[in-house]
Amino acid sequence: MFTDRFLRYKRGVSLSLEERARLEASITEVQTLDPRKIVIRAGRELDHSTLLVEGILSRYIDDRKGLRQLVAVHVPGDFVDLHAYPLKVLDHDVATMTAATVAIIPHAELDAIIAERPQLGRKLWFSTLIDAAIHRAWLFRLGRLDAMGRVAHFLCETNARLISADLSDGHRFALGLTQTDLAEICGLTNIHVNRVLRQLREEGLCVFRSSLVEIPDPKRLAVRGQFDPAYLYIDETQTHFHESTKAPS
Amino acid sequence: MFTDRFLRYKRGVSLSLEERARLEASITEVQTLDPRKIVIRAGRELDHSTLLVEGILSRYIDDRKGLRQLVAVHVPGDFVDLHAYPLKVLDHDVATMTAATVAIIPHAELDAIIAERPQLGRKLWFSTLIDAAIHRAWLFRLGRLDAMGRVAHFLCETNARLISADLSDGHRFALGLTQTDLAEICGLTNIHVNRVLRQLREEGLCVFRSSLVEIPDPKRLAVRGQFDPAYLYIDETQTHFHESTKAPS
DNA sequence: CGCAGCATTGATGCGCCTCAAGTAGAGTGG
DNA sequence: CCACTCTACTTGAGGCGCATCAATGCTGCG
Repeated sequence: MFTDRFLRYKRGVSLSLEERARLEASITEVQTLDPRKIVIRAGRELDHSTLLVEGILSRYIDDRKGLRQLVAVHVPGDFVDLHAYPLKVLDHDVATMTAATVAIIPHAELDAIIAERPQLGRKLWFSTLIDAAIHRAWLFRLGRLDAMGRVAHFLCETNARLISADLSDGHRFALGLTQTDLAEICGLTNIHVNRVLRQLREEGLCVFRSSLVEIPDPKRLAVRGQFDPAYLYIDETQTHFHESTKAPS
Repeated sequence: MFTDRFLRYKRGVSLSLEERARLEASITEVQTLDPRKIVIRAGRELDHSTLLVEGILSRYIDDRKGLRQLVAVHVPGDFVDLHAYPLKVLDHDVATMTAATVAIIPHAELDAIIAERPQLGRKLWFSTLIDAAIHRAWLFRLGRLDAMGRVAHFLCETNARLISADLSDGHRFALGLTQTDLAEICGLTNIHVNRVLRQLREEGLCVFRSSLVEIPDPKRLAVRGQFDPAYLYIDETQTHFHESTKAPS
């Protein structure tokens, strides 16, 4: 149950029932976390990793003045800091955005899993590389899109990921982020995000509220944000993903 | 010899002689590549990965109008597209920036290596996660730094990586990038990069020429670019790295 | 009720982009 | 040896997008 969403619908690597059971068995603890709390600090030695079961987590780097840049947003099913398993120490902080539930898996268990089941080990590796692919999409977003494109791109990505987690129907989903969060994701100020959201609303592209995001026409939003979901490695034969989010090429 | 620089000076994972020999043995081909050529196209199925021996390679995503955003720059010793091993297909293109020499390692060999030597497999995984950590630093750069900071940060990073490859003495290194390349890395126009470089020169922070980059005082440049090399996971006990590049905290 | 956090709006200014020339250096052919 | 060309670099003028500064409104909650 805790691992239901992990790697679900990912092309070629979704887990077998046995693999899921093996992972479940290695969970030593399930925690409920308050919103807006730091979960892991950069530079600390870690002996476990964290699977996100419910809620939204973020990874971020802050500058000298305390301004944050988010470098990742995690949704249920993500193995948030599996990076910490090979790396031992993280280069960034991890924090909750909403209230969240996480499952803890000790690195010693991962050692055992990899020794017993190399195929599953490969899938764990794969999952960290999806995170890297998402980092690259974010680089594109920050480097080449204007403010409206950045917000549109992020919302398309989040919609696509939440569809895979069965937390979006393709047109609407709950998210629980503030406008300031969006600003820290998109490299903007919260004030400008506010104006961008107004424009997206006026153009009928997207209605963003902290409680609920609505996307009447995902294809149009995808065009505005130059969003192409290939980097998410979703197996489209297993979802109805393509009907709702892909940009016409 | 081809693998001399791979993971060198990385904390806790540098390769043993046996491991290097095993990797060398799996190289099936060594290629010399012309500058400014596409090496790998996004979306193609791959059955091998590429170790960079000499020269500079880039990874990039381009937008609808053909403008590029570079998402990575690779220096000798980098396992450029090891990501393609678990992922099978890349989400971005890979191209040479300068003339380059690469060693090809088939994925079938990597399968064998991982089966025989799980420790070495772990190190390969680690190396892909360093790339991800660099992606995150680039996100910080694009999201939170101004133009001068971005260029400064990139040059600090490149200096640090080239020190590890013995291709920089800490104050000067050959790079072979144009101002337009810098622009595609930093999310700027080449015109503005030109003005930024002039200012860096006038302030005595850095002299950038395509042939040679000179950094009189790496610490000052690191301060300007808010550069902290922790994300490169360099073992400072094995290098003189800390003497030349670290920003005072 | 009153506070705290989030959202909204306006005014102003700067950083970087865009458009437009013009220069310098490296390689090529007559 | 010098025109020719191509690419990289340089400089200027003008404008736009987003940041910054400053209020004000809204909502939930102790």
